[in-house]
Amino acid sequence: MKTKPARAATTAPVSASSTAQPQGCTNFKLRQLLRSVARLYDAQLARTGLKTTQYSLLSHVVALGPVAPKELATQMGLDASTLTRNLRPLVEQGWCAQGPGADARSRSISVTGAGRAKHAEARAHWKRAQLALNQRLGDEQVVALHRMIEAVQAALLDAGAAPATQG
Amino acid sequence: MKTKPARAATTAPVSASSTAQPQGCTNFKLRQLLRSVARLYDAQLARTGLKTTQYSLLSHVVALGPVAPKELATQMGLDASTLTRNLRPLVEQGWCAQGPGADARSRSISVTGAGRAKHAEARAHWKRAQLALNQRLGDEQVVALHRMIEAVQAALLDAGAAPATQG
DNA sequence: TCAATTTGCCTGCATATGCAATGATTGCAG
DNA sequence: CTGCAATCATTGCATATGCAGGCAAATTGA
Repeated sequence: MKTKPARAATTAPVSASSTAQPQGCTNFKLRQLLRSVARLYDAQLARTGLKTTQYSLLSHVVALGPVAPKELATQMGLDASTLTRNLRPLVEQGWCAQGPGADARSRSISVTGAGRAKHAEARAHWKRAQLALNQRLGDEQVVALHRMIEAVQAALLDAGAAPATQG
Repeated sequence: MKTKPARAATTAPVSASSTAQPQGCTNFKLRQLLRSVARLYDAQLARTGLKTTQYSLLSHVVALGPVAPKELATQMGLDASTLTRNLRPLVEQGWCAQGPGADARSRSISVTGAGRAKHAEARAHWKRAQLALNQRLGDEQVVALHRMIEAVQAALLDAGAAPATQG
């Protein structure tokens, strides 16, 4: 009963050609996949008191050094408001700090000592999740997945810049 | 400036072999991708007053006919509680209806006439998003993406059933 | 039939996310 | 210098999501 992958048919029958039309909603499939994968990472990171999203954010702050919110949001592909919110708990926990930015409108986000320590700790757990996934899928497939993701994002960036064939 | 894909280095340098170790957090990449794709679908569906998640849910109710929440949640890979919540607005809008289920604990979720109409309407918009994405990426790549997603999910299902190499 | 367990739905709590609107600041034109 | 537009962070509002806990009903065991 458990392994029955019966899937709702959200699309019509195929046209049958050399390359079949994609079946099912890409968005939905991605959502499902993300939930599965996120569960896996969350399970590992749970011990550290960090959510996967928080770990991502902390990692980026570590990597990008003192950085303005806008820049950070852009780098992470997040809405600025989402960044503001997600950042707050990290600041409250003392892992990140906000200082004045070059501009009085902006700020400078940086990681604290405690933040670095936390990140190092969490990184070990993150790695377990990452390696577990790699082992499940095989490095090759994971690499292929990453490549695919990047290709799609590249294509979508173009789409955003030049929306062709707009009905 | 827009096309600078600079990405934070959350992982260490490569080992350089036939198959390189996956770089970067798979979870994060997937999250980013989902956000991009979801934006695209949401933009199309916005006109219909449906969110993409609501459209997915409605589609599944249409496809699975009268169905118990548990079953629906399982099919969609959602937590039962999430399903309960997501379903409520659809019921309030009169697109779905809940009746008594075989079991007094359970229920029977079905689509109403208005729900079918709404779904048909939304489907056209959904299709635009789907086709737009297909056009951006090419059918082949989308099909490959779907295959990849399914392969990963299959692998994760095994993982869930038989968690090997658990540290 | 009664108690204990299991099953299934729902609610409370916490987080993630984006869009719209707000407030503050800067830049630019006049 | 003054006023208006652009920029940036934040807040308000709405959704999505999962886990833990609660409640009701079914199932099982005695």
